[in-house]
Amino acid sequence: MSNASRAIERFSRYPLGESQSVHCPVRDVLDRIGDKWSMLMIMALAMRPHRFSELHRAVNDISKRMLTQTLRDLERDGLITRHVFPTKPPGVEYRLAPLGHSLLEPMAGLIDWADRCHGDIHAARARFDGTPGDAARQAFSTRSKVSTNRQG
Amino acid sequence: MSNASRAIERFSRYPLGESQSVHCPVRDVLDRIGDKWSMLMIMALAMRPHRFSELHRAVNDISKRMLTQTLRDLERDGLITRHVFPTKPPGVEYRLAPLGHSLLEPMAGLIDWADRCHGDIHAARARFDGTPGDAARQAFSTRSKVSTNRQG
DNA sequence: CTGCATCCTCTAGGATACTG
DNA sequence: CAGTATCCTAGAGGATGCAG
Repeated sequence: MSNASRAIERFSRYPLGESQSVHCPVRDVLDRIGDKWSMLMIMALAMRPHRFSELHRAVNDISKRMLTQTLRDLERDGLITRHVFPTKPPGVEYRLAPLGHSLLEPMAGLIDWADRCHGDIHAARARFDGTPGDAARQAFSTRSKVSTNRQG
Repeated sequence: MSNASRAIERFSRYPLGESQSVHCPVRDVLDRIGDKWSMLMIMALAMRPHRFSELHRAVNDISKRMLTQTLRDLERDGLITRHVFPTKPPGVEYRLAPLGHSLLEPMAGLIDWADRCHGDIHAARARFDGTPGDAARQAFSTRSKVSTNRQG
């Protein structure tokens, strides 16, 4: 709890919004792991180095295109490294760089939160969707839509 | 470091990829704070309750549309609460719910990381963009593009 | 095996105008 | 003041094909 207060304290150091912000750490975070696949890649590489196709198998439903692109972005930012083995069919190994390793702990904190609060969130959602209130407000939520399968 | 190891340990409990995953906490995280504005809203509300237009001023460059939508989604998930004061011109106050409050600490961890590693990342990026290597690989990175202004 | 290039779709999100 | 509805665009990301 007092850790959260400490967090709030720090928040106040940063300007919200982006136009005026000289450097917004929130944008940094989102640019890094806010996309669809980066976190998954990092998690996979956290366990052990992976080859290209190993990663493709590990993160089954990513396209080759996005796999390459995500890896390239992570490499560019220094989070992972890329080692080419000039063997017969070329082999490429990706592994977590120290910078990427330093991301593991904060990332895990967030994932744990999601895991812990999964239930509460779904409960809240059911409550919200179930409240007859105004249909308009509810419909306006993008992420709703799906769970409208309650009693008709 | 051993905290990171612990993190890795936990990672292995979750299936990567989403099709096969019964419940992927990574998706949960991204659905919650991976969008453009949620984190900013939460940070703003972490400091103190805000009215609609206060939020609009705090997060200057968000559109009214996205402001409403983001707030609605956060409300639906139980992260924030919404209190209507039926005054002359209606007033609406948003504040962090306990569930939202519980997100502050892990979120701050991530933001701190971004703040700490900002420099290293930019350095890595400059190094990557500066390496003559293959231009193709570099160009394939989406987020690059900008800094291709080196010597023509 | 690794991974670019091309094409195409779909949706997050901005701009604007209107209401209670 | 606090939304809502409509319209529209930019870009993320999938599918597929070719190449070293």
